[in-house]
Amino acid sequence: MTPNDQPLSIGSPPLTGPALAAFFSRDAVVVASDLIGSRLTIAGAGGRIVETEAYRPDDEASHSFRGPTARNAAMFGPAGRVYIYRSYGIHWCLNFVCKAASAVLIRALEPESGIEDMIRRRGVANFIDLCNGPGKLTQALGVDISLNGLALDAAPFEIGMAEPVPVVAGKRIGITKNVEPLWRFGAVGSRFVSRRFP
DNA sequence: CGGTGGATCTTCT
DNA sequence: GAAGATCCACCGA
Repeated sequence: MTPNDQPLSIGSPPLTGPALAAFFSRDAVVVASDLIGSRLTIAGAGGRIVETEAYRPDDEASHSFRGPTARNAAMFGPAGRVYIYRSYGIHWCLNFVCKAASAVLIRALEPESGIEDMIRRRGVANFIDLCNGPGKLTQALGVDISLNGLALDAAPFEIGMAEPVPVVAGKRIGITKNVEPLWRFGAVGSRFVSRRFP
């Protein structure tokens, strides 16, 4: 296990209530960028968000593009809740719902707390591989469909806003439609992203 | 290190 | 019936 040589951003206030609603009731592209550097924990396990992607209703790659279904119902609900879905029959993916059937996919975290829980759930000892991908991240944090639709300002979630950090944008990963928009965002220079940015 | 193929199953056509 | 917002093992360089 490699040591974490990044300073912890302790002391960022939890984002709750009207402030949380205001933050997420915006375009997913803006929210996805603003989330970089913030802190997410679920039942005490989590860290700094270093990679996100935005998905919008006018976006052919988005689950909400063809309207509401049983699966994507949470995307059409209030902003500031989570949308969770099964990916490739195997993994869970975690999204934060934003304005008007848009959402932000949480793709990578820099682990900070609950490291032992993450290692146990992931079954790997390599620190860098704990949360550097959307499926790995949900496995490390114990996320499954039972959390779908829950609000982000109540247990087991905690969101903390951090000081702004430099952000880089790139093309989204793993999609085949609407591939051109630069709606993937990452913390500049982070070693904890799922893939390097060009 | 980069590319490739299999796993696995829900969702929508 | 096919595709999919992924991960991992394995191959070759």
